[in-house]
Amino acid sequence: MDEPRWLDEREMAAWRGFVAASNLVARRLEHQLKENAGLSHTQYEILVQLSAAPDGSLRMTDLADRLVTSKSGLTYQVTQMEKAGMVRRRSCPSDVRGVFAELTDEGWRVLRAAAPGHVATVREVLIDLLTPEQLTVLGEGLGEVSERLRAAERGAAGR
Amino acid sequence: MDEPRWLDEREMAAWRGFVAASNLVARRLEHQLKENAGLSHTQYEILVQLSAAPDGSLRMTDLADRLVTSKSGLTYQVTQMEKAGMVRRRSCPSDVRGVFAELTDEGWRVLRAAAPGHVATVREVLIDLLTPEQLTVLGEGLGEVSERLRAAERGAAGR
DNA sequence: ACTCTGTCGTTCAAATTCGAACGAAGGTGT
DNA sequence: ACACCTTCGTTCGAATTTGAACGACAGAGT
Repeated sequence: MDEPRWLDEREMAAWRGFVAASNLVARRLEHQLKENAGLSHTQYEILVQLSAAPDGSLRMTDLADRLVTSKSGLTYQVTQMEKAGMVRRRSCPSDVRGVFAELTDEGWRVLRAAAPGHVATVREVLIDLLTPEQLTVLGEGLGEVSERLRAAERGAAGR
Repeated sequence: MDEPRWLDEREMAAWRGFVAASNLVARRLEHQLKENAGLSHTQYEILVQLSAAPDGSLRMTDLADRLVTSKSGLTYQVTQMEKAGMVRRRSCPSDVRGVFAELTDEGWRVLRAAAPGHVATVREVLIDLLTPEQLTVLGEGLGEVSERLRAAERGAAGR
Protein backbone atom coordinates (compact mmCIF):
# COMPACT_ATOMS: atom_id res chain seq x y z
CA MET A 1 0.00 0.00 0.00
CA ASP A 2 1.23 3.45 -0.91
CA GLU A 3 2.03 6.21 1.50
CA PRO A 4 -1.33 7.57 2.53
CA ARG A 5 -1.91 11.29 2.12
CA TRP A 6 -2.69 12.23 5.70
CA LEU A 7 -4.99 15.14 6.47
CA ASP A 8 -3.40 18.51 7.09
CA GLU A 9 -4.62 20.81 9.82
CA ARG A 10 -7.30 22.47 7.76
CA GLU A 11 -8.63 19.19 6.45
CA MET A 12 -8.61 17.63 9.89
CA ALA A 13 -10.54 20.55 11.35
CA ALA A 14 -13.16 20.23 8.61
CA TRP A 15 -13.46 16.49 9.10
CA ARG A 16 -13.68 16.62 12.89
CA GLY A 17 -16.19 19.43 12.74
CA PHE A 18 -18.29 17.54 10.25
CA VAL A 19 -18.39 14.31 12.20
CA ALA A 20 -18.97 15.94 15.56
CA ALA A 21 -21.68 18.23 14.22
CA SER A 22 -23.36 15.31 12.46
CA ASN A 23 -23.65 13.28 15.62
CA LEU A 24 -24.57 16.14 17.92
CA VAL A 25 -27.19 17.60 15.60
CA ALA A 26 -28.69 14.17 14.97
CA ARG A 27 -28.96 13.50 18.67
CA ARG A 28 -30.60 16.83 19.44
CA LEU A 29 -33.07 16.45 16.63
CA GLU A 30 -33.97 12.96 17.71
CA HIS A 31 -34.70 14.11 21.23
CA GLN A 32 -36.70 17.15 20.25
CA LEU A 33 -38.91 15.24 17.84
CA LYS A 34 -39.51 12.39 20.24
CA GLU A 35 -40.29 14.83 23.01
CA ASN A 36 -42.65 17.17 21.16
CA ALA A 37 -44.21 14.96 18.54
CA GLY A 38 -43.51 11.36 19.47
CA LEU A 39 -41.61 10.82 16.24
CA SER A 40 -38.15 9.59 15.35
CA HIS A 41 -36.20 11.62 12.83
CA THR A 42 -36.62 8.80 10.34
CA GLN A 43 -40.38 8.91 10.74
CA TYR A 44 -40.42 12.66 10.40
CA GLU A 45 -38.42 12.42 7.19
CA ILE A 46 -40.87 9.87 5.84
CA LEU A 47 -43.71 12.29 6.47
CA VAL A 48 -41.79 15.09 4.78
CA GLN A 49 -40.91 13.08 1.70
CA LEU A 50 -44.44 11.81 1.28
CA SER A 51 -45.91 15.28 1.76
CA ALA A 52 -43.60 16.61 -0.93
CA ALA A 53 -44.64 13.94 -3.42
CA PRO A 54 -47.30 14.83 -6.01
CA ASP A 55 -50.16 12.87 -4.46
CA GLY A 56 -48.74 12.25 -1.01
CA SER A 57 -47.53 8.79 -1.89
CA LEU A 58 -44.33 7.13 -3.06
CA ARG A 59 -43.12 3.67 -3.97
CA MET A 60 -41.26 1.94 -1.14
CA THR A 61 -37.99 1.69 -3.05
CA ASP A 62 -38.24 5.30 -4.17
CA LEU A 63 -38.83 6.39 -0.61
CA ALA A 64 -35.94 4.30 0.70
CA ASP A 65 -33.65 6.00 -1.80
CA ARG A 66 -34.66 9.51 -0.74
CA LEU A 67 -34.17 8.75 2.90
CA VAL A 68 -30.78 7.20 3.37
CA THR A 69 -31.90 3.88 4.75
CA SER A 70 -32.11 0.23 3.84
CA LYS A 71 -35.23 -1.28 2.32
CA SER A 72 -35.79 -3.49 5.33
CA GLY A 73 -35.45 -0.52 7.64
CA LEU A 74 -38.11 1.30 5.70
CA THR A 75 -40.45 -1.70 5.82
CA TYR A 76 -40.13 -1.66 9.58
CA GLN A 77 -40.78 2.06 9.95
CA VAL A 78 -43.72 2.13 7.57
CA THR A 79 -45.27 -0.75 9.48
CA GLN A 80 -44.91 1.18 12.71
CA MET A 81 -46.39 4.30 11.19
CA GLU A 82 -49.22 2.32 9.67
CA LYS A 83 -50.10 1.02 13.12
CA ALA A 84 -50.09 4.62 14.32
CA GLY A 85 -52.40 5.60 11.46
CA MET A 86 -50.05 8.10 9.84
CA VAL A 87 -49.50 6.12 6.67
CA ARG A 88 -51.37 3.59 4.59
CA ARG A 89 -50.08 0.98 2.15
CA ARG A 90 -51.61 0.86 -1.29
CA SER A 91 -50.74 -1.64 -3.98
CA CYS A 92 -49.49 -0.48 -7.35
CA PRO A 93 -51.88 -1.01 -10.28
CA SER A 94 -49.19 -1.37 -12.95
CA ASP A 95 -46.87 -3.61 -10.94
CA VAL A 96 -48.19 -6.27 -8.61
CA ARG A 97 -44.95 -6.32 -6.66
CA GLY A 98 -45.05 -2.57 -6.05
CA VAL A 99 -46.32 -0.93 -2.88
CA PHE A 100 -47.14 2.73 -2.36
CA ALA A 101 -46.82 4.37 1.02
CA GLU A 102 -49.48 7.05 1.26
CA LEU A 103 -49.94 9.84 3.77
CA THR A 104 -53.25 9.70 5.66
CA ASP A 105 -55.12 12.71 7.01
CA GLU A 106 -53.71 11.82 10.39
CA GLY A 107 -50.25 11.80 8.85
CA TRP A 108 -50.75 15.31 7.50
CA ARG A 109 -52.01 16.43 10.86
CA VAL A 110 -49.01 15.00 12.72
CA LEU A 111 -46.64 16.59 10.23
CA ARG A 112 -48.25 20.02 10.50
CA ALA A 113 -48.12 19.76 14.26
CA ALA A 114 -44.47 18.69 14.34
CA ALA A 115 -43.07 21.05 11.72
CA PRO A 116 -42.83 24.32 13.67
CA GLY A 117 -40.94 22.78 16.57
CA HIS A 118 -38.67 20.92 14.19
CA VAL A 119 -37.79 24.04 12.22
CA ALA A 120 -37.13 25.95 15.43
CA THR A 121 -34.70 23.23 16.53
CA VAL A 122 -32.99 23.13 13.15
CA ARG A 123 -32.38 26.87 13.49
CA GLU A 124 -31.21 26.50 17.04
CA VAL A 125 -28.69 23.73 16.41
CA LEU A 126 -27.37 24.76 13.01
CA ILE A 127 -28.85 27.46 10.81
CA ASP A 128 -28.89 30.37 13.22
CA LEU A 129 -25.35 29.60 14.36
CA LEU A 130 -23.96 30.30 10.90
CA THR A 131 -23.62 33.41 8.75
CA PRO A 132 -25.41 33.66 5.39
CA GLU A 133 -22.05 33.26 3.66
CA GLN A 134 -21.30 30.10 5.61
CA LEU A 135 -24.75 28.76 4.78
CA THR A 136 -24.18 29.33 1.10
CA VAL A 137 -20.86 27.51 1.12
CA LEU A 138 -22.32 24.70 3.22
CA GLY A 139 -25.23 24.24 0.86
CA GLU A 140 -23.05 24.21 -2.23
CA GLY A 141 -20.30 22.03 -0.82
CA LEU A 142 -22.39 19.43 0.96
CA GLY A 143 -24.96 19.44 -1.81
CA GLU A 144 -22.23 18.47 -4.22
CA VAL A 145 -20.97 15.82 -1.83
CA SER A 146 -24.44 14.33 -1.51
CA GLU A 147 -25.00 14.17 -5.24
CA ARG A 148 -21.68 12.48 -5.84
CA LEU A 149 -22.28 9.86 -3.17
CA ARG A 150 -25.77 9.18 -4.43
CA ALA A 151 -24.44 8.81 -7.94
CA ALA A 152 -21.73 6.45 -6.71
CA GLU A 153 -24.31 4.29 -4.95
CA ARG A 154 -26.43 4.05 -8.06
CA GLY A 155 -23.40 3.29 -10.18
CA ALA A 156 -22.33 0.46 -7.91
CA ALA A 157 -25.81 -0.98 -7.43
CA GLY A 158 -27.28 -0.57 -10.87
CA ARG A 159 -24.60 -2.53 -12.65
CA MET B 1 -47.30 29.09 19.40
CA ASP B 2 -45.85 31.94 17.37
CA GLU B 3 -45.47 31.98 13.64
CA PRO B 4 -42.44 29.85 12.95
CA ARG B 5 -39.64 31.36 10.90
CA TRP B 6 -39.51 28.89 8.03
CA LEU B 7 -36.28 28.24 6.19
CA ASP B 8 -35.61 30.25 3.06
CA GLU B 9 -34.10 28.66 -0.02
CA ARG B 10 -30.51 29.14 1.01
CA GLU B 11 -31.11 27.80 4.50
CA MET B 12 -33.06 24.84 3.20
CA ALA B 13 -30.28 23.94 0.80
CA ALA B 14 -27.74 24.06 3.60
CA TRP B 15 -29.92 21.93 5.86
CA ARG B 16 -30.75 19.32 3.25
CA GLY B 17 -27.14 19.11 2.17
CA PHE B 18 -26.00 18.69 5.73
CA VAL B 19 -28.44 15.93 6.59
CA ALA B 20 -27.97 14.03 3.35
CA ALA B 21 -24.19 14.27 3.50
CA SER B 22 -24.20 13.17 7.13
CA ASN B 23 -26.10 10.01 6.40
CA LEU B 24 -24.34 9.14 3.18
CA VAL B 25 -20.86 9.73 4.54
CA ALA B 26 -21.64 7.79 7.69
CA ARG B 27 -22.89 4.85 5.68
CA ARG B 28 -19.85 4.77 3.39
CA LEU B 29 -17.47 5.00 6.28
CA GLU B 30 -19.21 2.22 8.13
CA HIS B 31 -18.95 -0.08 5.14
CA GLN B 32 -15.34 0.67 4.37
CA LEU B 33 -14.18 0.14 7.94
CA LYS B 34 -16.15 -3.06 8.37
CA GLU B 35 -14.85 -4.35 5.06
CA ASN B 36 -11.17 -3.53 5.42
CA ALA B 37 -10.61 -3.66 9.16
CA GLY B 38 -13.57 -5.42 10.72
CA LEU B 39 -14.38 -2.32 12.76
CA SER B 40 -17.46 -0.18 13.20
CA HIS B 41 -16.98 3.57 13.02
CA THR B 42 -17.69 3.78 16.73
CA GLN B 43 -14.94 1.29 17.45
CA TYR B 44 -12.52 3.12 15.19
CA GLU B 45 -13.28 6.37 16.99
CA ILE B 46 -12.61 4.69 20.32
CA LEU B 47 -9.21 3.61 19.07
CA VAL B 48 -8.47 7.12 17.82
CA GLN B 49 -9.50 8.85 21.02
CA LEU B 50 -7.51 6.47 23.18
CA SER B 51 -4.46 6.75 20.96
CA ALA B 52 -4.61 10.53 21.26
CA ALA B 53 -4.77 10.42 25.05
CA PRO B 54 -1.54 10.95 26.99
CA ASP B 55 -1.04 7.35 28.09
CA GLY B 56 -3.41 5.61 25.73
CA SER B 57 -6.18 5.45 28.28
CA LEU B 58 -9.25 7.44 29.27
CA ARG B 59 -12.00 7.29 31.83
CA MET B 60 -15.21 5.75 30.52
CA THR B 61 -17.29 8.87 31.03
CA ASP B 62 -14.60 11.05 29.48
CA LEU B 63 -14.47 8.76 26.48
CA ALA B 64 -18.25 8.71 26.14
CA ASP B 65 -18.23 12.50 26.04
CA ARG B 66 -15.65 12.69 23.29
CA LEU B 67 -17.47 10.21 21.14
CA VAL B 68 -21.09 11.27 20.89
CA THR B 69 -22.64 8.22 22.46
CA SER B 70 -24.44 7.13 25.59
CA LYS B 71 -22.61 5.65 28.53
CA SER B 72 -24.35 2.33 28.12
CA GLY B 73 -23.44 2.24 24.46
CA LEU B 74 -19.81 2.74 25.35
CA THR B 75 -19.94 -0.03 27.95
CA TYR B 76 -21.18 -2.36 25.24
CA GLN B 77 -18.53 -1.39 22.69
CA VAL B 78 -15.65 -1.53 25.14
CA THR B 79 -16.79 -4.99 26.19
CA GLN B 80 -16.77 -6.12 22.58
CA MET B 81 -13.36 -4.62 21.97
CA GLU B 82 -12.03 -6.15 25.15
CA LYS B 83 -13.09 -9.57 23.90
CA ALA B 84 -11.26 -8.81 20.68
CA GLY B 85 -8.16 -7.86 22.64
CA MET B 86 -7.95 -4.28 21.41
CA VAL B 87 -8.69 -2.66 24.75
CA ARG B 88 -8.25 -3.46 28.41
CA ARG B 89 -10.14 -2.17 31.46
CA ARG B 90 -8.12 -0.81 34.35
CA SER B 91 -9.57 0.45 37.61
CA CYS B 92 -8.86 3.96 38.76
CA PRO B 93 -6.61 4.32 41.84
CA SER B 94 -8.12 7.56 43.11
CA ASP B 95 -11.75 6.64 42.53
CA VAL B 96 -13.03 3.14 43.13
CA ARG B 97 -16.01 3.73 40.84
CA GLY B 98 -13.81 4.84 37.97
CA VAL B 99 -12.71 2.65 35.08
CA PHE B 100 -10.02 3.38 32.54
CA ALA B 101 -10.18 2.00 29.03
CA GLU B 102 -6.65 1.39 27.84
CA LEU B 103 -5.31 0.63 24.39
CA THR B 104 -3.44 -2.68 24.13
CA ASP B 105 -0.60 -3.43 21.72
CA GLU B 106 -3.12 -5.24 19.59
CA GLY B 107 -5.30 -2.14 19.66
CA TRP B 108 -2.42 -0.01 18.40
CA ARG B 109 -1.73 -2.57 15.70
CA VAL B 110 -5.35 -2.62 14.51
CA LEU B 111 -5.47 1.17 14.47
CA ARG B 112 -2.27 1.49 12.47
CA ALA B 113 -3.57 -1.08 10.01
CA ALA B 114 -6.96 0.61 9.61
CA ALA B 115 -5.85 4.24 9.45
CA PRO B 116 -4.59 4.47 5.84
CA GLY B 117 -7.76 3.01 4.36
CA HIS B 118 -9.89 5.17 6.57
CA VAL B 119 -8.11 8.37 5.58
CA ALA B 120 -8.35 7.43 1.93
CA THR B 121 -12.10 7.00 2.28
CA VAL B 122 -12.48 10.25 4.18
CA ARG B 123 -10.77 11.99 1.27
CA GLU B 124 -12.88 10.15 -1.25
CA VAL B 125 -16.25 10.92 0.31
CA LEU B 126 -15.65 14.44 1.58
CA ILE B 127 -12.30 16.18 1.70
CA ASP B 128 -11.19 15.78 -1.89
CA LEU B 129 -14.61 16.84 -3.15
CA LEU B 130 -14.26 20.30 -1.65
CA THR B 131 -12.03 23.28 -2.36
CA PRO B 132 -9.61 24.56 0.28
CA GLU B 133 -11.87 27.59 0.80
CA GLN B 134 -14.87 25.36 1.36
CA LEU B 135 -12.88 23.25 3.81
CA THR B 136 -11.94 26.33 5.79
CA VAL B 137 -15.53 27.49 6.05
CA LEU B 138 -16.69 23.99 6.94
CA GLY B 139 -14.12 23.65 9.68
CA GLU B 140 -14.88 27.04 11.18
CA GLY B 141 -18.65 26.81 10.88
CA LEU B 142 -19.18 23.24 12.01
CA GLY B 143 -16.46 23.55 14.62
CA GLU B 144 -18.38 26.40 16.16
CA VAL B 145 -21.62 24.42 15.93
CA SER B 146 -20.03 21.46 17.70
CA GLU B 147 -18.64 23.56 20.51
CA ARG B 148 -21.96 25.24 21.12
CA LEU B 149 -23.86 21.97 21.21
CA ARG B 150 -21.32 20.39 23.53
CA ALA B 151 -21.55 23.41 25.80
CA ALA B 152 -25.34 23.20 25.74
CA GLU B 153 -25.24 19.53 26.71
CA ARG B 154 -22.94 20.20 29.61
CA GLY B 155 -25.04 23.13 30.70
CA ALA B 156 -28.22 21.08 30.70
CA ALA B 157 -26.70 18.00 32.33
CA GLY B 158 -24.40 19.59 34.86
CA ARG B 159 -27.06 21.67 36.55
C1' DA C 1 -19.57 11.31 62.02
C1' DC C 2 -23.60 11.82 58.95
C1' DT C 3 -26.89 12.86 55.75
C1' DC C 4 -27.76 14.50 51.04
C1' DT C 5 -26.92 15.07 46.51
C1' DG C 6 -24.44 13.89 42.47
C1' DT C 7 -21.47 10.86 39.77
C1' DC C 8 -19.63 6.37 38.01
C1' DG C 9 -20.20 2.43 35.21
C1' DT C 10 -23.20 -1.44 34.49
C1' DT C 11 -27.39 -4.04 33.60
C1' DC C 12 -31.71 -4.62 31.56
C1' DA C 13 -35.60 -4.51 28.25
C1' DA C 14 -37.12 -2.29 24.25
C1' DA C 15 -36.51 -0.26 19.84
C1' DT C 16 -34.14 0.19 15.73
C1' DT C 17 -30.88 -0.92 12.24
C1' DC C 18 -28.73 -3.74 8.76
C1' DG C 19 -27.63 -7.48 5.29
C1' DA C 20 -28.69 -11.83 3.44
C1' DA C 21 -32.05 -14.77 1.79
C1' DC C 22 -36.58 -15.32 0.05
C1' DG C 23 -40.82 -15.79 -3.03
C1' DA C 24 -43.04 -13.47 -6.47
C1' DA C 25 -43.28 -10.94 -10.50
C1' DG C 26 -41.46 -7.91 -14.38
C1' DG C 27 -38.88 -7.60 -18.63
C1' DT C 28 -35.77 -9.14 -22.29
C1' DG C 29 -33.95 -11.99 -25.77
C1' DT C 30 -34.43 -16.08 -28.34
C1' DA D 1 -43.76 -19.98 -25.19
C1' DC D 2 -39.36 -20.22 -22.85
C1' DA D 3 -35.34 -19.44 -19.87
C1' DC D 4 -32.69 -15.81 -17.63
C1' DC D 5 -31.66 -12.00 -15.03
C1' DT D 6 -33.30 -8.15 -12.43
C1' DT D 7 -36.30 -5.79 -9.30
C1' DC D 8 -39.84 -5.48 -5.52
C1' DG D 9 -40.92 -5.62 -0.76
C1' DT D 10 -40.80 -8.62 3.16
C1' DT D 11 -38.97 -11.73 6.64
C1' DC D 12 -35.50 -13.36 9.52
C1' DG D 13 -31.59 -13.30 12.81
C1' DA D 14 -27.85 -10.72 14.56
C1' DA D 15 -25.82 -6.54 16.09
C1' DT D 16 -26.17 -2.19 18.01
C1' DT D 17 -28.16 1.81 20.45
C1' DT D 18 -30.82 4.02 23.86
C1' DG D 19 -32.92 5.52 28.47
C1' DA D 20 -34.21 4.19 32.90
C1' DA D 21 -33.12 1.95 36.98
C1' DC D 22 -29.58 0.29 39.91
C1' DG D 23 -25.84 -0.26 43.51
C1' DA D 24 -21.76 1.65 44.91
C1' DC D 25 -19.07 5.38 45.97
C1' DA D 26 -17.41 10.56 46.21
C1' DG D 27 -17.82 15.05 47.99
C1' DA D 28 -19.97 19.00 50.31
C1' DG D 29 -22.35 20.89 54.05
C1' DT D 30 -23.67 20.64 58.75
